[in-house]
Amino acid sequence: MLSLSCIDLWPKGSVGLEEKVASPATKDLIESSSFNNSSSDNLDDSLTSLQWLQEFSILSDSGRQQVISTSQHQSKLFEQQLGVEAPASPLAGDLASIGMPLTPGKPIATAVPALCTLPSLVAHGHCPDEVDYKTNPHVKPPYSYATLICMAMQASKKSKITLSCIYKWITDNFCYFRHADPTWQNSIRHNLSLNKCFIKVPRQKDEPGKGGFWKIDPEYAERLLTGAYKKRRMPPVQINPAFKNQLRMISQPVTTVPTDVTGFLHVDPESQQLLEEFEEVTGLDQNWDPHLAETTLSDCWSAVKGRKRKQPYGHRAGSAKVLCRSSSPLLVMEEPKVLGSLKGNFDWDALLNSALNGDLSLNECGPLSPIPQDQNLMVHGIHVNSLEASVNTTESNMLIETQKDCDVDLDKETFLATEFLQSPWTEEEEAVNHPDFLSMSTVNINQLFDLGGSLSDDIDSKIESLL
DNA sequence: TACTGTTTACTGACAA
DNA sequence: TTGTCAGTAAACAGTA
Repeated sequence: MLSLSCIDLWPKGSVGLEEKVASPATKDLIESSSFNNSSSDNLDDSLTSLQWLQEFSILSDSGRQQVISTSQHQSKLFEQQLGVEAPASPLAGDLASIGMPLTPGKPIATAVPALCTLPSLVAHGHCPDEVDYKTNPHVKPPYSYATLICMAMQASKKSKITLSCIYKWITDNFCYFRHADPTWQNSIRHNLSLNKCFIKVPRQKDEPGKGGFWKIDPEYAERLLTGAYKKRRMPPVQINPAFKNQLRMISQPVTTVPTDVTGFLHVDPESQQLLEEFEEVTGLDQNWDPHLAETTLSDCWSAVKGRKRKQPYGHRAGSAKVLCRSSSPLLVMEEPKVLGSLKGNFDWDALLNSALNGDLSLNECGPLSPIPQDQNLMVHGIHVNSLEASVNTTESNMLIETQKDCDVDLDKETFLATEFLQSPWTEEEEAVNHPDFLSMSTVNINQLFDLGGSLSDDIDSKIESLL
């Protein structure tokens, strides 16, 4: 319903999101909704923090029920923002591998202001709905290296993982790194060493191979999984400079969206208004839940911080990197699409379906595969339309009832979510498994759509009216 | 020799 | 303005 693509949402000119003014109705909605306080910021950080760990934790029963009534309609909105994607065959669609010239150089930081107006992503200059990180070699994924490492670890389903496996997972799932200067590997190692979230597990003497294993510190993992992360923006999207010209040449002919001479796409007023209201509904970066912030991911970093800034060199080799802001619309170019590839257009309905059926082990491409839009969802044995479910009063009431149990289930959920850390894995398993990130993960949509207990039917109806 | 791991030092973005 | 964080670069040592 509100499937707003990047292209659809391309703003007029370079108007910043901050300048948007919500309609009175949407402002009321914002003020009255706890949804605004927590989930939106959670989402906002989904690409920039380790919050994804929460999102991939295991759903508790109460969480599942909460999902039923609250997330159906929001999922359509949030799926646009999520940077969690289902990898497909790594090399499929790799432009660089099918003839496009590649010059693996150091990426130039390139912002794409107001690329699309989905708030968090725009603010960060990303639009994962249109940027297929698995096949697009031009755009650097908007994940921090720590996040990438965690993703690799999570995807492995093992408690520990080798450095080479981390490399492999990243290159398999993010085309950018397959062609980028290998210095990113240095950054990975740097992160592993410096970040206390990661623990080195020495290789046993009888274990062949080079180097040790790495795992997530359960202490920090638990914090992460119990709602801790800190808001932080990511640097602008980075594009391999050598691709820029090709991107421009490629993207312009294929786009069907009108652009002006500056390269910005035109947006019809309806889309613009819809988007603005959506932003207001979702909270957009505006609030930070202090309760969540109490135990933040920053705890992980605080122990390793403390270096004082030193005087600059004056001249530093390699520091000639040019940082430039780009207004290029290139990032919304059409790329060869691969089913289940790393894109933001995530099928949350299908995922919900899986969750509600008690199985979030997303193997066999089941819930991650596209489903027909008219396909009904099974919610506890009841067929429901994905959108109809969102406004089903009965379901909403069920949510409120079951939320009472959320706290009780929290510990169990945390335990389940961290349980994977306890099981070892071997190099043999590593060789056998070539895990897809999402296919090997579980998604805690309860966290994703953490609306709190104060979400009322009234809010539901307001949201519905906006949709 | 290449890889792995640690450490230092810096830059830039961002938030307080 | 200052501190924090993420990213980058590089030097260096240990190891297979």
